[in-house]
Amino acid sequence: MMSDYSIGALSRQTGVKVPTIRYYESIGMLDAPDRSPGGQRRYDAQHLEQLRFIRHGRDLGFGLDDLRALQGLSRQPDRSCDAADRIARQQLADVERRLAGLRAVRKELKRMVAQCSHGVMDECHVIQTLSDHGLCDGDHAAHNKG
Amino acid sequence: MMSDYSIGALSRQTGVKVPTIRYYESIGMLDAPDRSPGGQRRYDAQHLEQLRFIRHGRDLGFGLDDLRALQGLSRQPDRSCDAADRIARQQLADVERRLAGLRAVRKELKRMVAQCSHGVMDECHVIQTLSDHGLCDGDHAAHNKG
DNA sequence: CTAATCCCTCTAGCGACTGGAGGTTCAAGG
DNA sequence: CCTTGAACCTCCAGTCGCTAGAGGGATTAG
Repeated sequence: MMSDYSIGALSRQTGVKVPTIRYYESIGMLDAPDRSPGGQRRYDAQHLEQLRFIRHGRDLGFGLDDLRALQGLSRQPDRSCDAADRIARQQLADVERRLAGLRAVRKELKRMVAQCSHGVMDECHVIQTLSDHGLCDGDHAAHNKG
Repeated sequence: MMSDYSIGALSRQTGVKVPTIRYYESIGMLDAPDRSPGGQRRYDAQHLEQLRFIRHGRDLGFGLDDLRALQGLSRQPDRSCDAADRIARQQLADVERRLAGLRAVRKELKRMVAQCSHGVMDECHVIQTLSDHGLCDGDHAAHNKG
């Protein structure tokens, strides 16, 4: 290979932090590279591509397990892409769910801060709303990860 | 006020799981209750209120540190509510940021799945998009958390 | 050859829980 | 009163995806 990156160079190329790269290798997400005579990692263009794939997938919110599956699928070019498509659709559904949750949360938070009369804690709407769920719409449940 | 809940009853009342209630106590989020002669936790109406406050705050995405701060503030009824207001506004800003990120992610995921021709992996748009960030808008960074 | 910067492994920690093992207590039915 | 079984107890480990630090070795520019 002509290209030959240190871990730091790979990090700069991809925006993935050095310890994170080592972490990916440790959990088998990123192929282990050759080492220099002194034991330092030497990456090539394929590693760069692989890491960009992971980075992009993470940015889109895919879990590492999903990305591992997608990596595996992409190495079987003749297979139907249904499995990959399913993973992507699931991810989209997940994102839609989180968006809905966050919108409900935003609505509630907006009400909380809009009602603030900048007085004392005793009549604080922030606290009052938190103390009494009945004061709010109540549509904002389970917005996290579920 | 003579109310007297077991941890399971408290869990049912609030929707917070039993181990989570114990966890909250262990990190000082929830006051330690009295114990039965046999050593089991016996909660009262104040604990119920306290846990509902935490639960509602968590649903709105506040971190436990923020909720601890808000709890502390609510016990000083004469203080200005500025600090509480600031925490809520910060949380709102955070939610807006996450919404923006998730919307960008959704847009990209939609494109990925819309372009799927249900063929083979070799021409899979899901994989192609992940492999080449240049194929997408690229506005979707740092969206994560909630 | 030296100094600066990089890199190595290993371990532990984050937030906010969640689950299991292995043992004890409680409340209701007989 | 006794038995049963659900609920409870503590402690420990694991989840996810990193992130940080300690204490050293390697590489590279001048």
